[in-house]
Amino acid sequence: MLTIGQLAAYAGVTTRTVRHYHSLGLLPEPERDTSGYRVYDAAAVVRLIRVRTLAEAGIPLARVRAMLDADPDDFAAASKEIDRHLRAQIRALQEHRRRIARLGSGDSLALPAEVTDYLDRLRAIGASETIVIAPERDAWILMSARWPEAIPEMMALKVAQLADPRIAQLYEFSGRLEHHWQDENLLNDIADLINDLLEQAEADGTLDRQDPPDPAFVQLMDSFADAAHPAVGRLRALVAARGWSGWTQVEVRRV
Amino acid sequence: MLTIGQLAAYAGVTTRTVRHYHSLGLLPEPERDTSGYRVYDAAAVVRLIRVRTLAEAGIPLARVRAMLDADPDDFAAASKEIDRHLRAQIRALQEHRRRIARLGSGDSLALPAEVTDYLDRLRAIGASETIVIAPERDAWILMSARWPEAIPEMMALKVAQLADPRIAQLYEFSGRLEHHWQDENLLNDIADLINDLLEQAEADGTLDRQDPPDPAFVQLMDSFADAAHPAVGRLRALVAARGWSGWTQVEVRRV
DNA sequence: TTGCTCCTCACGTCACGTGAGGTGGC
DNA sequence: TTGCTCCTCACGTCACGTGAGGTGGC
Repeated sequence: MLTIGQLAAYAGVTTRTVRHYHSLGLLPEPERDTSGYRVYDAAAVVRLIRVRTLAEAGIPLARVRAMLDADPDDFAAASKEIDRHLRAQIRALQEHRRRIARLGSGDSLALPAEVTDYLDRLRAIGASETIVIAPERDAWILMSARWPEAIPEMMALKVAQLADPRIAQLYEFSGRLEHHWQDENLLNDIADLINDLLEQAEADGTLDRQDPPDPAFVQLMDSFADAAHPAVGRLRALVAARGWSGWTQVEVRRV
Repeated sequence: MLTIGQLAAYAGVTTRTVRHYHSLGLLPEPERDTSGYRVYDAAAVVRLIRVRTLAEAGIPLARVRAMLDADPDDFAAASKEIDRHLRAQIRALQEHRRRIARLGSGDSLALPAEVTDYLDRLRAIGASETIVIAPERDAWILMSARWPEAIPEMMALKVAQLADPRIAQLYEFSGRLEHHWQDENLLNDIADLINDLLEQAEADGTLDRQDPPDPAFVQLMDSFADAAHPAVGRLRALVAARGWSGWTQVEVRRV
């Protein structure tokens, strides 16, 4: 015959846990000795170990209760589901190991020098702070956090693109747009320019060979763009009228 | 710029979780728009993902906070420890898969027929209900729960042992002992008999080739025996005086 | 107008932890 | 007598969940 402390120690739990299980009805209250101490037998040990095995597998105690009272068929079905759950948990933990490994220090919240250089170049060309710089900045913060090793190459590409006079023109337009976004002529000029650039990209085949499109990420970028300035909404509509869908991730024109 | 709902959705959490992290200071409170809505930028997304990555790895939020403010060296040290923790968790879950798989139905709380038969034989010989039957029963309940497949063979062995007249004698003594446990002559006769049996077992070499001794299990069995009847304590002392240590698991005599 | 998201309390939940104050055997 | 385990409340904790009652843009 065992005391609550011996029982708990053998099962690797605290006495509080045992009493908690009594109060939930997971473990029957045993007899008491003359001092009012609970006195346990081997059946209590077995029962407690069964409860613990299920509870440590992450099963809520309310379900543990139901499982212990279940017939063998129901128990087997529940076991299978729990095993699936355990496997999923193991996979999740393995994924967390990878993610934590590449979490690095707190520095990834700061932008790499390549990006701040690029943003400064945009400013120099006359790009709009609200329409272009702010959303670009947000995009590169996320990029740098996830794919830091890809940043130098991507930035080199972006800087090279600025040599194209039409790209430079586009960014310069954005600066004017910031304060004259009701100007229909300006909006249409910009939409036409974007249309030209997209057509060329389509002809070059550079439109499809883009990075793997993570839909959640693309949606996030679109949100940043839309919220930046009301002009963005107008431009998106005009570009869409020219047959293109999407924004951050423009899709091949429907014919 | 994002609302709290968009931020939460991208990170795979609820809005309540984001507000909770604000209240704990894990995530800085962002600006508000004219309606009082929180407005987030990409840095908030990155920060939230970092918090979640650590929290989902099982790190208490108080430690997450400390880690995010830590310098790279401290962060790296903490990461290592967390990785150890994650590996341990994964191993534990794999162990739980095995344990749940062999948990079977609720039947393992019932004793196999072989055991109840054996206990009935002990009763027929005149074994004491309190000194022998009760602790034996407890022992076999635990055995059956853990190694059910080994029970038939073990029981066959036990039943065969009863054919030995000195074993039968021992159990019969236990019946008399229950009510005459102050009888020093009886106690000494029983201790002598146990001594003889142990000596023979030692000579046969059957004393060492016992089951793998799980110390916690042995301790548990000793507890059951001690609590069964005050005579057990007396007997243990007399057997110890004859040079043997242990009870459930008797150790080879010290010379 | 209706539906949806947002806001701030504030109590609820889950699985125990942690004293608070007291009793009983060595 | 001291130390240890046991007893029963009962409040605390951790990480949110869940209404309660109200506001704001399409």
